[in-house]
Amino acid sequence: MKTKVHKSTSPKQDRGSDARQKLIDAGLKIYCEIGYEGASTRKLASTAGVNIAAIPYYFGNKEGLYLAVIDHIIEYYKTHLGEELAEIRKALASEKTTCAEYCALLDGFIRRLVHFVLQEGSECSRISKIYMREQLDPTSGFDLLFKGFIKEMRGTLEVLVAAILEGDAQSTSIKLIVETLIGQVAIFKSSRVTVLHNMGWKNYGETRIDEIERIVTFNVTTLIQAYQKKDGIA
Amino acid sequence: MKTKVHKSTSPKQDRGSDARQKLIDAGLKIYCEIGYEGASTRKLASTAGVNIAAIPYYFGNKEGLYLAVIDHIIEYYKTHLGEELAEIRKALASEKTTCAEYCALLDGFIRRLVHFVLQEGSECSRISKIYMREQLDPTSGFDLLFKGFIKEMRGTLEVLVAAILEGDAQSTSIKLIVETLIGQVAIFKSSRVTVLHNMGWKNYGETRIDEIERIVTFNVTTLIQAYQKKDGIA
DNA sequence: GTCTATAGTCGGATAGAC
DNA sequence: GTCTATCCGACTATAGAC
Repeated sequence: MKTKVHKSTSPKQDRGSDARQKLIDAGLKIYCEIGYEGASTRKLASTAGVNIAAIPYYFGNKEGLYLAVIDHIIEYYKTHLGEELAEIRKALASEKTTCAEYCALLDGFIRRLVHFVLQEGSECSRISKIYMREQLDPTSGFDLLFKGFIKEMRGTLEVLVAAILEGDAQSTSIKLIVETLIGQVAIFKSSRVTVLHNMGWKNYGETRIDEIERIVTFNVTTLIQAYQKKDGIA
Repeated sequence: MKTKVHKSTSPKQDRGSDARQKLIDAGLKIYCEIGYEGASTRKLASTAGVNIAAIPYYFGNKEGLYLAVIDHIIEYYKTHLGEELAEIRKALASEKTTCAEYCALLDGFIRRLVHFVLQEGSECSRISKIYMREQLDPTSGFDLLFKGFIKEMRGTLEVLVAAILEGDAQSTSIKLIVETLIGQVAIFKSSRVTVLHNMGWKNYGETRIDEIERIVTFNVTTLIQAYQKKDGIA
């Protein structure tokens, strides 16, 4: 009888996948904090509590680990914000959905997005920070992120807003309007340090996120109503 | 008679300040493209066309060059967006200014901001990219930027919006509203890669910046009017 | 003021023992 | 699968010639 732990003795999590998973968890943390370029394999390994050589062993090289983290992010998204979007697309496919229901779906998604992006210290927050880093320094991971969920999210919101405004989801105007809606949420992440400094806050707590949610959702509702009343959409 | 160029022979730009200025110019470019951590002294020196040793010589160390670039950014700002803000503060100090004039000033500033932030390849654009990097990885330069112009810009917009809405510039609501206004511009910079990818654009040209300006200014005007009609500001 | 040479550190990746 | 040891390249900063 062998005493050494064999790969198949633990059915769901053998030692190998354990080190692998530890590295992905550490990668999410480190890449969020200091970015892909700044993250050394030594720091990644020590944070994960595994040996440095485990990175080339499991992922080929440093880039392989990063892309595995990007894959993890896409999967995380799919099981969270993805469901919300699927619901919206389902409503859009149905001919019975009213305009008021579309507005409610948009409102609900924006609220969800505020919490997803701003919740401090959570996996959601780390994901959105890695996303921000990909904007400043795009890597091969950006295409994966775009095809994995950015495209789906933008696309769904565009079709939703187009349905409410009775416009063309592919038009420049609708697309730019969607960006300005997202921008009102994104600023609190992309200019986080400035906002906190300027507000005299140390971080975003639940109460403050609720205040932000209140302002942003009022703005979104107001803008949608204004565009509904407008002759040409833009 | 000495043949060697002395410091005082060239009244406005001696050799020393030439290498110094070249390094600041190169720093603006390199720090914009790859950030403070990613920028090696080798790359900074070769881009500037000067010897590596010129960095410790003129700026003490790598950080000294970075802070000199930050100083340059603040000076650049003061001679550009700063004038616009001074005009707004002047109008705010005058008791004769009407609400419509305040709205026009806000509209004008937002238009100016769109071009400042989005103009491709310009010094303005580089400045806003370095600003974005400071949000993700704050250095000692952030405090300089904040005190140098971020505080002034936020503060002036808050007082301006408060004057229009007859609210308190220090209130959480007014401050958050200002953030959502700025956010509608900032998204096109902070999510530049996503927006370009999603729009099918290669870059922001003048025509496209004008389209963005049109949407954003309509949104800002609409929101301000909505808050004017509202009972409590938020 | 500007250059070369170099010290000293840290990075990614590999080889080979266990 | 996991470890130690090591190669080799890139980095910042300094010393000292010119």
